[in-house]
Amino acid sequence: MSSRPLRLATWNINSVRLRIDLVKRLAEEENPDIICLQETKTVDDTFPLDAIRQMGYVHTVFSGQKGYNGVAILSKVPLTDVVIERFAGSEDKRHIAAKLPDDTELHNFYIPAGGDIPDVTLNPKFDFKLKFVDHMRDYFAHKRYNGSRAILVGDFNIAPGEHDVWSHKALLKIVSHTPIEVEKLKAVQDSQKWVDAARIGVPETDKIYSWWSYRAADWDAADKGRRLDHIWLSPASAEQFAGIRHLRHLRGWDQPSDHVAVIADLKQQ
DNA sequence: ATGGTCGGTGTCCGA
Repeated sequence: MSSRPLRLATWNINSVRLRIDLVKRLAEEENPDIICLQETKTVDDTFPLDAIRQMGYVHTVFSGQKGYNGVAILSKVPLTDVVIERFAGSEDKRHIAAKLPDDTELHNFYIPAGGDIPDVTLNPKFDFKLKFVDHMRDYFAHKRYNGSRAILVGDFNIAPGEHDVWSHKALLKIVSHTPIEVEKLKAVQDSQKWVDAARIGVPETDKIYSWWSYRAADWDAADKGRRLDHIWLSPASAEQFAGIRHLRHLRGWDQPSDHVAVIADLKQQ
């Protein structure tokens, strides 16, 4: 008995109200079973739930705040055991988790961007980012997934690999690619032996991006991208892996997000 | 080459 794979998307939408039609377009073109959004930028009272339900995502959960941050899980399959955790002593809405029908634990994160200066003494936002990632490490270190299924997705605001950025050398002192951030994200990954789905069967030397700045005159020609958006799988979930795509063409849509969606397919028994 | 452009809200802040 086989069924079609579960299709999971993650996308920093940069205002779900402004770009609800882009969410609809992604739903129509790719038909993900689950869409994890970050930077929804709205309080829960004005979350566009009706429009999302009309797309078929009737099991949607969300956690937002006014103007900043905000995360949501749009799902066509039932969600249970919803958890909204605070990290690094902040009230920011940057995390939401739920269980899928096969007991997979799905976590959706929006890690702080961290400001411009990579120095914790000069830049409180960078300090907060590092503390947030440390807290994630501790949070997952206490869990005992062992052989069970779990997925960790979101906008991590960190491009860990040398070829997750357009120039490793040029970005070493740019927040999102500094060694301290990469080291701390690696500690999160090691906490549960998370598998980076984007690199399954893909050489580390292949360039992969999910974000291009709004500030480039021609983002496509300059192609100065970074891989900030990630899908990580517990070893048991990694056994289900059936493919991943970074939807570069979404960056060329009208009024785009600066991030594109990342989509993974997972085999279901 | 140290700017540039977005979104939400506001007369700037965060990305």
